Amino acid sequence: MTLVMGFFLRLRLASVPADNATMATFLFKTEPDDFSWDDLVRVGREPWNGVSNNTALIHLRACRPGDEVFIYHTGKERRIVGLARIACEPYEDPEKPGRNAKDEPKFAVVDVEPVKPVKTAVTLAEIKSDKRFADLWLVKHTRLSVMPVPAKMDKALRTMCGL
DNA sequence: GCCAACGTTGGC
DNA sequence: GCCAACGTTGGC
Repeated sequence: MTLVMGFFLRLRLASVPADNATMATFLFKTEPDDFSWDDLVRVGREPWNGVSNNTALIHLRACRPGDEVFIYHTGKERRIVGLARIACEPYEDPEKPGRNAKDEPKFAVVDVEPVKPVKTAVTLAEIKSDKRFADLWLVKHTRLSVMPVPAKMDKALRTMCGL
């Protein structure tokens, strides 16, 4: 019974367009030599694969269609370059099948599509020097590649990016 | 279940 | 290119 209700609830929720109250924002890092913002614009939609860190995977599984994503370039650039959107529910990486202890797909993936480039690239240095972002994973936890961006920081970042 | 050794990420 | 800060692995 619960299963059946859960099924219909999921169906109903899936058919309701995302609204601002429930939308979340994330930040995804990428090494531009590997896969850049320009690559994303070129292909139009891309499965965000290669995430193997467990904390990053937890954040990735929390992504929902319509959620938006700051795209950040690591390496020499170290700056936010664009805004993208989650295009589907997280799903199992077809190239890396397997289940974790919770019987979830071990390696989750979400498809991402570009929304628009930033007007002003916001650098890691700016973010680190701004107290408002002191609790952002990007600042606190250098090596995490997929992270949520709390609403207040989201707003501040969008302003800085000219979005 | 502990922990040393090792591998990786990503800033500097 | 270096290395700090992790996460992972495997011996015990």
